[in-house]
Amino acid sequence: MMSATDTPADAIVRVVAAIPRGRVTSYGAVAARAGLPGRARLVGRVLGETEQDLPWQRVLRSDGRIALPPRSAAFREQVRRLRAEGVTVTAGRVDLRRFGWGGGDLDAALWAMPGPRA
DNA sequence: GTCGTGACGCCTC
DNA sequence: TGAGGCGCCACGA
Repeated sequence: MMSATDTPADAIVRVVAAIPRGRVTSYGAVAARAGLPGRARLVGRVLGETEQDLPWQRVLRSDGRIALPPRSAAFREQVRRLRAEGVTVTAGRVDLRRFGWGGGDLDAALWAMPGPRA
């Protein structure tokens, strides 16, 4: 997907921009989809640097928790945005089994599973 | 060239 | 569930 001219950051931006509204995914998943397996930290760095209109609030840690200090302004902003698009945020965390982006292998598997409260 | 740091992730206790 | 440890890569001092 990544042509020779663009940087890993460009690939990351494309992946994040492609996350559907009302869905969330993890840094690791974004990195993998961008062709950068294991570069989760790079994703975080890119999100913090870029000035573009990205749905960065849809990117969470692998356990579904927001990767920002609970008391930071950015944290509150992320929670506000997620709730605005229908994502339930409880104690700074999101249930990936319910809102995870079906693109990832694990996400898809969990999504297809007959949940306890399906 | 090395060290410290970070919007991460997986494993183990 | 939470905390600690180690690995990973990019960057600035």
